[in-house]
Amino acid sequence: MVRPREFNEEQALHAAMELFWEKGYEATSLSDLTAKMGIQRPSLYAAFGDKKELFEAALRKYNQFHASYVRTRLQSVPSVKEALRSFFMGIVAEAYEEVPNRGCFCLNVMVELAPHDAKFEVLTREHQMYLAAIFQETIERGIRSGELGKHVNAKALAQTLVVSMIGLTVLMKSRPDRTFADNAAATVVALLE
Amino acid sequence: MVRPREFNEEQALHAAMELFWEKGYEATSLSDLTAKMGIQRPSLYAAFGDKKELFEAALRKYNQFHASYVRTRLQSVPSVKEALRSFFMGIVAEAYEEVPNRGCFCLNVMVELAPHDAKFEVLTREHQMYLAAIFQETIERGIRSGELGKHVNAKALAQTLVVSMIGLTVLMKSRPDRTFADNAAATVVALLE
DNA sequence: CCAGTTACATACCGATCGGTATAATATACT
DNA sequence: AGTATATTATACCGATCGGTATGTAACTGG
Repeated sequence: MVRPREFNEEQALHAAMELFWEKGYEATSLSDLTAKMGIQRPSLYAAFGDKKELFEAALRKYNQFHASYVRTRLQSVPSVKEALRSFFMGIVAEAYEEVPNRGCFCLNVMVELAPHDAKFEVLTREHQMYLAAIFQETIERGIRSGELGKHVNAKALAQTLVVSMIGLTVLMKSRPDRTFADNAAATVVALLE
Repeated sequence: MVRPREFNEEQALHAAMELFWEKGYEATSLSDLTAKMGIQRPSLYAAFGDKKELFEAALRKYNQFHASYVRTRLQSVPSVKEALRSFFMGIVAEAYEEVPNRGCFCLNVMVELAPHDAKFEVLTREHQMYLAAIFQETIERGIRSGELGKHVNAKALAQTLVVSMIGLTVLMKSRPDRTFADNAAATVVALLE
């Protein structure tokens, strides 16, 4: 005995995610959101709560998407070294292609909101830990296959790769010289040798 | 034949820098600024121009301060390895002490504004290049003193240190476990071996 | 001590912010 | 078909946004 929604919540949330990802929390207005989501303001509040709650839902959606994206990229290549090389080179290449360079939504949130909002501090930290676990899985796969030495500390190396990934992604926001970016990516990969 | 300023421009700009550093561009209002700077709104516009111009002046001031801070820290320790170790450990230690964790103002700007504003893209890129040059100087000093091998590629290593510094600084915004942060910092230093 | 110039404080501007009250509309169950 | 219920669209809310006009106070050169 109800009137059904005329919009797809999933699509609307996706649109909100893209907007927040590109512009950040403060710079995105409710008018921006309703326009891009294709819904009216009261519908947004009924479906997602206030701006912060919508933002949190968007970040959770991004983190899920991003984690599975990273896992897929690393698992789809048989060689662990080659998978990681392709992954880090991809960060550089995609940053040059994209305008504006959105980078990683989760990192953007770490910078804009995590220092002032405990909820986002936790949410972003958990995602980084999760990414570290994905890297660790991959490294352990390389150890098992003999591609990496048995003496490699998988956990420590994974954490280092997370730091390098963050550094590379954020560095790309300033669009450094291609040589700088390529060299930085190459040096990260060289950590595996 | 004029009335002199009642406020110190240097101090006022410093106050603005601290506010922008802590809260970012969008989240800092003119009311916040005039309150902390201790001046009235028309005085702010007369002395510094509009909000964006004031922000740019604040960033330039920060970059100067930050570059000389980094240079001093790296030069004040005779051992290059020890200087770099202390520097990266310091990033971790200071992040835990500071609440909220402001991180690096220039990195905050890279994330919030550089992708949408060419002026800040250039300004932040130049600072990263400058930091890379400082690291390179330090590494070359280590090579000359024999502390580092002659085969070391100073420029490439310096660029890698910049990426690691960025990654570590941004990671700290999510306040990761102490073990994660310490290990990440230690692995960066291990690059020198 | 007056004239000219600049900075000060207050008060205000239109625009936009996030959020909501209201009322018309569309559906499902009885 | 009628009624209860949820969604829609419009219009509106007070607050705050960045920015400025206005008039008064303070100083200096003549």
